[in-house]
Amino acid sequence: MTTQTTTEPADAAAPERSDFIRDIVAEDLRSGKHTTIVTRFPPEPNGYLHIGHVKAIALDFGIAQETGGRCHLRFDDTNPVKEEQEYIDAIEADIRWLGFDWGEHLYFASDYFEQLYAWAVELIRTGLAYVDDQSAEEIRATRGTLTEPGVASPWRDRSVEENLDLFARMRAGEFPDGSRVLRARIDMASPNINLRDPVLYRILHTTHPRTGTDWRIYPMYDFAHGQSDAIESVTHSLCTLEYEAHRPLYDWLLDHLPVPSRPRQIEFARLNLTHTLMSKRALRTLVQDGHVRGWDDPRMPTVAGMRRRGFPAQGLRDFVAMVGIAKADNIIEVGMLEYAVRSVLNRTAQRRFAVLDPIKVVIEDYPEGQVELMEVPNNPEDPTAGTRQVPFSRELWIERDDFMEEPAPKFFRLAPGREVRLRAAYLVTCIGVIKDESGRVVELRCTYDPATRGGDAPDGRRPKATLHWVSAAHAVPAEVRLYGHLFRSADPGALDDPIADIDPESERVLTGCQLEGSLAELPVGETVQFERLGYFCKDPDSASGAPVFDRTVTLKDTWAKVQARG
RNA sequence: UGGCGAGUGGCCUAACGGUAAGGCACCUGACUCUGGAUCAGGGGAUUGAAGGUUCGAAUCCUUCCUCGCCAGCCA
Repeated sequence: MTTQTTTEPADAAAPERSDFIRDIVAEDLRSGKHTTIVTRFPPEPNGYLHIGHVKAIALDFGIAQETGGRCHLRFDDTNPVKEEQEYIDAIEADIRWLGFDWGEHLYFASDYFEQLYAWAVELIRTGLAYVDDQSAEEIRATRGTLTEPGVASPWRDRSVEENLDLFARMRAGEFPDGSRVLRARIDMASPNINLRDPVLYRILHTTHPRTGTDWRIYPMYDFAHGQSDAIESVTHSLCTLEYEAHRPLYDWLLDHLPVPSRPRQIEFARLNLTHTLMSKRALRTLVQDGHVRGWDDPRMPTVAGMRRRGFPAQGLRDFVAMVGIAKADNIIEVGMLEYAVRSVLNRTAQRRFAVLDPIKVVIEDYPEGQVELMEVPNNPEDPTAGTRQVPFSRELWIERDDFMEEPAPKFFRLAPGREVRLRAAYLVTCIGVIKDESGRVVELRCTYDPATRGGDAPDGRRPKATLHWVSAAHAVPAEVRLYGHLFRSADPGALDDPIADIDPESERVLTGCQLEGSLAELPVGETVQFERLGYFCKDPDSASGAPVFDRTVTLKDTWAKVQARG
């Protein structure tokens, strides 16, 4: 996994655009319904966080921050067969990296198992829950359909005593998995299927990451979530749309249990991105079947993947803020994410020279063995970033793309007889082209104008193009991985076989790239701009002397657009 | 089909009965030692449809259409 660091805290006083949830919260504060707002982010530790979670995290923690309230991190660990400590650790690290802090408020639904059990007993006592001996198949078969009511279980009217006894024995581990469940006694004919005597507890003889073998029965999500919220005095329990149909059950349980507070569940639309799959199940498939390098593959929409790719936390936060919160299903163009990332990187990333597809240039009239140090700004957008010295010599690498033997109409770069500027160095003119037997250009011969040192011509000559370059003798060779969208289709989720839609070109590995020497010591995880090419982040696969860079995102490329238009 | 929810330019989102706003994308131009950045400007919406209420409707009412979610002992 990528190395983890903590970023600067999320902007406490960023001007927030409002949304329907913040409106509700503001009204609850205004009316005096609440004086302190408490939210919670409730991940299940069964996978890695993705950009969709970032939206929820920014909402939950953001509202707490804006209102001077608090946001709890609560792991929804009610299903030990799927959950692991590894995920708990990764999730905490991801949230910290994103710049959010839960302070002392780290909780686990499993912390409440004893209380939850007591409440289940309470429900049995009041005749609102019963132990059902039916099998899972029988329960499914008698639940009814969307249009037909369900059929009551033959065990629905057991005595309170018998229910109490059976439930205690379920807890004691007397019965095998699947042999019995505790069900709420609500309404088998409810038009809302979630209210047709939902299962509250199931028997699971599994070791839980936190409670070990203390429990043989585990509460279902529905029986844990609302009560956990109530225990923690959560005021606004924000979740995604698919829980809308569960809200009546959420409320029913709170109505029938002596809970200490009354939280309110509000649902919003989850985030979807074009050219991306977002479900944990889908992401797990990509990882397990080896379609990507892992959960932190730079093409993954996971926080870990985006971090490895070089997306700054600020960019992720900006992006979700830009997208907003609403109830309409949506699928956001990835371009918006890229815009947000590019926008912060433009302000913060240092510039460097790197030649990805090198072609040799020999400055014929430049003294052999001479080396000059050219002063280059580290970030034109930020003068405080200073400058660095870049060695210039007789033999250089430039980008193969930056030369055309027969220049196309709007091509401004190097061509035979044409003069261009080498960034922060000299104006050079191409006077010769050397080809191999196959006719491929292997070297360019140029002359330079000594009067233009630094890049300015005393006579005011202004070449139409400025090229980046790397001194051949000082270059460090590297591998560079170019990333694009994992899926060709804008909406791969709608496809029968999304895997077949994976773009084999979504990762292109370039070797033999030539980097400016200063890049050799760049720490892993750092993102810089390769001038004129894009932003690149040093990948953890780097070895000493053998750096690997991942392309975070390209620069806006109008020339590419012109070319594409023909 | 039962219940619930949602439909506003290509994509997001706002407008909370007062005459459709903003971002992304797109197109022009200016500027530029990154064909980057920046700046200026532009095109593009009869607000899913049809009725109705109102001086006035994206907002209220009716009907219809489309899409999403729900029939795990997952969350």
